Amino acid sequence: MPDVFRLLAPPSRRHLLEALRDGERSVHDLVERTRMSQPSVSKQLRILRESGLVSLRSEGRHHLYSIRGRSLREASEWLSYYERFWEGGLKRMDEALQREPGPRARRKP
Amino acid sequence: MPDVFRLLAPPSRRHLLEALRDGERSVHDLVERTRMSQPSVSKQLRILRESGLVSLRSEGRHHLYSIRGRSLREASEWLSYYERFWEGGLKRMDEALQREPGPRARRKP
DNA sequence: CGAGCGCATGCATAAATCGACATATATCCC
DNA sequence: GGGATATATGTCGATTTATGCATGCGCTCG
Repeated sequence: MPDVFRLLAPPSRRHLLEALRDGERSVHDLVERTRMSQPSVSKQLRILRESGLVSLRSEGRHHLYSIRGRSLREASEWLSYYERFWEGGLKRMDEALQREPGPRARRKP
Repeated sequence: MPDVFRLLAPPSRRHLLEALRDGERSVHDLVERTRMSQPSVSKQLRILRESGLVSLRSEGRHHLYSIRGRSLREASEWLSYYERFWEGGLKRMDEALQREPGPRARRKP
């Protein structure tokens, strides 16, 4: 239970995860995409990796990082308990409180 | 804008939001439920309120707080981009990755 | 096999907070 | 009014944490 929300708090780490949305990326790629310094990228990637949010695959001297959904899922599930607070206003809330809500698919903006 | 993830990072604030899941609560209630000190509760509630995560309704000397979903929704939407990384294991991932091409050699500007 | 590239790490600094404690403000009840 | 209850705020100390800069290390290719 290594607080996923704490890991996602700094924008720099979220930027890295955003840059990884469409697949594996090398550190060099991530530096260009995020405009962070290379040491910063490496350092944050290490934290993300040790927390299980990304995985690393080495190919020669290239380190390829990719997203690992498991931990992010925990955060998503935590938030799913609050969906009823933005879905359809307040009136149907009592009803929604009856059931035990599980993780649900969310819609994109 | 006001980094929702940063707001959710400290467990104390998440505990408060959890205690508010089933409706309006007074500060005193929240102190009992979370076993935090009263000043801490008030302070964190202020932060949550100024960030739009909870709303306040005063009734006499009682301050009743309740959840306001709007900002939480932002976080949930951000996470929704990563659903494909945990939905149905790894096999469906390749599919999701098809639309966006993988990492390729990049040139410096 | 040596130079250059890709990546990681160590250290120091600075900033952001979280919680504890004491205290201030406001409302209610007798 | 006065005391008790409910909540808010101010201050301080301690801890965590995020870069910036310099450097170390492994791999690859000419």
